[in-house]
Amino acid sequence: MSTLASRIERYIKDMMDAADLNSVELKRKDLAEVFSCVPSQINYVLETRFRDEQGYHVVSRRGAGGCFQIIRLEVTDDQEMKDLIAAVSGSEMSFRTAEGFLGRLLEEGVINRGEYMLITSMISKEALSAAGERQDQVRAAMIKNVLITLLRMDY
Amino acid sequence: MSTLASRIERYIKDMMDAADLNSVELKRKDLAEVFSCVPSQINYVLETRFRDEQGYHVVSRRGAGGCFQIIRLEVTDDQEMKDLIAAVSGSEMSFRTAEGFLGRLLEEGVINRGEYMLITSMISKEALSAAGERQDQVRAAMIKNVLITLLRMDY
DNA sequence: CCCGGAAAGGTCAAAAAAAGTCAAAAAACA
DNA sequence: TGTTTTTTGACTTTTTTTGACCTTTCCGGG
Repeated sequence: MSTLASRIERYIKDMMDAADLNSVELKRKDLAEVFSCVPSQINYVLETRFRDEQGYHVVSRRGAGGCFQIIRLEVTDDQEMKDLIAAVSGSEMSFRTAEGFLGRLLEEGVINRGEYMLITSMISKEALSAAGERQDQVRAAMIKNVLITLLRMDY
Repeated sequence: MSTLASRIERYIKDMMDAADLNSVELKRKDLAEVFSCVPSQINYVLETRFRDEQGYHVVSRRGAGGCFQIIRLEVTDDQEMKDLIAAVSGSEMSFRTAEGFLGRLLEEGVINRGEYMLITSMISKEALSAAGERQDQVRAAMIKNVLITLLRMDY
């Protein structure tokens, strides 16, 4: 018998495949009820099986009417992209490095000139000065979110 | 099922769109009756979905015959955009406020859906968590920078 | 003219309805 | 047996919903 966590993982992935969708919206409480487990078990599944580096992205809303959405990024088979996201997760990035990276994305046509300018203005030293010595960490987290968003956008 | 608050929001916006008007006049009590909820629920909707930075302005009259009016604001030229930047750029900004403001720029076509998603992802709590206490200051600076860039890009 | 009641809308805080965090306990594994 | 993964539950945070009480305005009678 597989673990509960794996069965929940399978359930969610099957659900997406069946509906031929790259995203599902679920209620944590309902799902916990289906598997008669504590709600926090669901968080464990999300944290261990649906991480960004694994090609999934989760967004959620708390409060009355809250729920969460699991989005399958169009890279589940693109190891290079996964590695890139993993590399930038929880790391640091200077402005120069980030700028160079964005420049490559621009050259490759992943982003256009306007997007390049917007992103650059937001990761500039000026914009992030209030973050003090944690500036490079914030910048890395921002770049990671940009990558995920780009993956979500092009489909 | 979406929340009551969201359904009321949609109802009001649809109403404006349908009539192709930039303002509607409503009675709090009537609206509450339509959705069979307490009247103060309407205030909650106005406070969370129709704030100035979200591009709406609400005026109301109490007393017998009282009612409220929701006016949709629009940015029509460069100067208004500049005024908006001035009005919105404080030294701190919560994610909620920023999101509301960006939603407005999206509704008005100042930015497109992709730009909205990119910017939102970069100012999210997740992206800025490393900034800790100073998160709201960083966000304010980022918003200011991005607005200036949009202006330079001659929207 | 003044007053009091009725007919609005406003405020604020508590309750309810979600989801998130974290660390201890249990189970599986090597 | 020691380590890693999974499971559980107590506590936290966020968002929405509700209700009791407050304020403003209008109108009619004295």
